Amino acid sequence: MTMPISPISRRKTYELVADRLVALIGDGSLQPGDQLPTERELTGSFHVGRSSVREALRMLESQGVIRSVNGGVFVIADAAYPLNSSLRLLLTLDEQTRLHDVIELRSILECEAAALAAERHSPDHLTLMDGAIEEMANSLEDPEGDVFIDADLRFHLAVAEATGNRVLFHSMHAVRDVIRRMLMTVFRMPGSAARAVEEHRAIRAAIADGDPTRARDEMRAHLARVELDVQKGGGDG
Amino acid sequence: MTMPISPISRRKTYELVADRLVALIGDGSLQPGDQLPTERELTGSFHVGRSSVREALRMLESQGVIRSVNGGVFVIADAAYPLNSSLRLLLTLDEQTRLHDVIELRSILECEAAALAAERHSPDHLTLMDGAIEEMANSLEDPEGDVFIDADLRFHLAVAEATGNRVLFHSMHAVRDVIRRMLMTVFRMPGSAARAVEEHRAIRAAIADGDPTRARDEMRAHLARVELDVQKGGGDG
DNA sequence: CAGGATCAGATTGTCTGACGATCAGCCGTT
DNA sequence: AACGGCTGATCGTCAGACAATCTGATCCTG
Repeated sequence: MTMPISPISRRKTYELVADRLVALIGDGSLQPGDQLPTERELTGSFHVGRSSVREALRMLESQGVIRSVNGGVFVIADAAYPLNSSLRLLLTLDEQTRLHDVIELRSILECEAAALAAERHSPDHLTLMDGAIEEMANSLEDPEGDVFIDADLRFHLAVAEATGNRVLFHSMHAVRDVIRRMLMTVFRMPGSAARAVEEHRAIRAAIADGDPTRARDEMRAHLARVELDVQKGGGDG
Repeated sequence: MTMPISPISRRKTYELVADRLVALIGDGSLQPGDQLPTERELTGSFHVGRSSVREALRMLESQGVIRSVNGGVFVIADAAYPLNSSLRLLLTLDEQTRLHDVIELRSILECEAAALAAERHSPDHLTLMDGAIEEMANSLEDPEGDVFIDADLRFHLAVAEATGNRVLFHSMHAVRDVIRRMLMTVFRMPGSAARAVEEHRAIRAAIADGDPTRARDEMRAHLARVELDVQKGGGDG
């Protein structure tokens, strides 16, 4: 008895404005890095009130599509990582979700990414990985872990990029973003960072050899060891 | 020369309001399904203007935390799936991202979920899967595919739930949401739905036997077959 | 008494005007 | 040339107003 009557949805003005802006970005009219028209210009262009424009901008801002720099500029975010904030929000809201779940998801994603990378990588990707490993090795003595952590991130993102799968890439980025603090504690553990460099070399070698199974296993071993160190080092509960 | 001076960030009022509301949800003061205070009540409670309250609500709304039903009610969403809209947005914005990427990610997530489910499932989860399979079998004749698709979704979510990993669960939910339309085309292919029922039974059996490898393989075979049917059936490019 | 129409109140959706704070760029002074 | 201050533009925020819509109660009619 389902009647072919679709529900009437009263689209609100700020939703329409947000859709229009997203469409402008989607078709390339607004490039990443561009500055948006001012609120008042948008008000005039769309023939809506400033409230509606502002509420639309808040939606886009909270989704990571745009960034609102104080003072007077609206800039489209350098890259669209809408998943990051969502994942963080999920951890805040869903009490049942534990950080360990994120780590497990990370392991799943990265292991399979390594396997796919072994099959699909190009020489450029290997170069990226080598550069990242080099920088990790060079920053072992740095008291601040930031350089090391960034290089580590760069390596794993290079693996993700080698898969050619953008969603996988963005997902890994989001997961990484959430557990970044945790990785810092690992860096401080004596010897842990040095071992990570060796493990990365092994992963890189397996990918370069085009051996998916070995790449997956090396990645799994690496992540398992890191997680063990986190537990020993007293990561958060 | 890095001085230990952290940058001063001027938190905007609407962000503060949004944070407070999220905190209220996080600590249980606001339960899912509850109705929020009216905008004017929030205005009075927080001593801020209505604009700030509204912009905060727009942020939460666009993240899927609350839902704004027209007329006069604000309700906290039944469940927090902030990942769904983000994933959809990613497809709209990042031109390089293709639907195939999402399908590949789905395959990764579901195969590993099946393996984990084989190790961690409880009898209740098997019951859920059985119910879903039953309903799929019963709705094979239904011209509309909705009932079948919903039951299919229920099966896969039961697998995800059996892993005990909430992030995995939410991620699978988000991915499913994006490719739902695609699954519809598969349902219309003659014989495809019936085969899906059989494949689900095989997956369920492997999980019940506690055999991770077999569960993973059965899931992989199922998804590969579905994707093949999608291509034959002329899914979108 | 049942059922529908009608009205009042509340709430959101939207626009407008206003004011302070902040930032970028220009200009004058030293 | 370097520094400090001025000016205009823009955002952040608030207050007020009005239309549209929903909820619930009341009233009318059969």
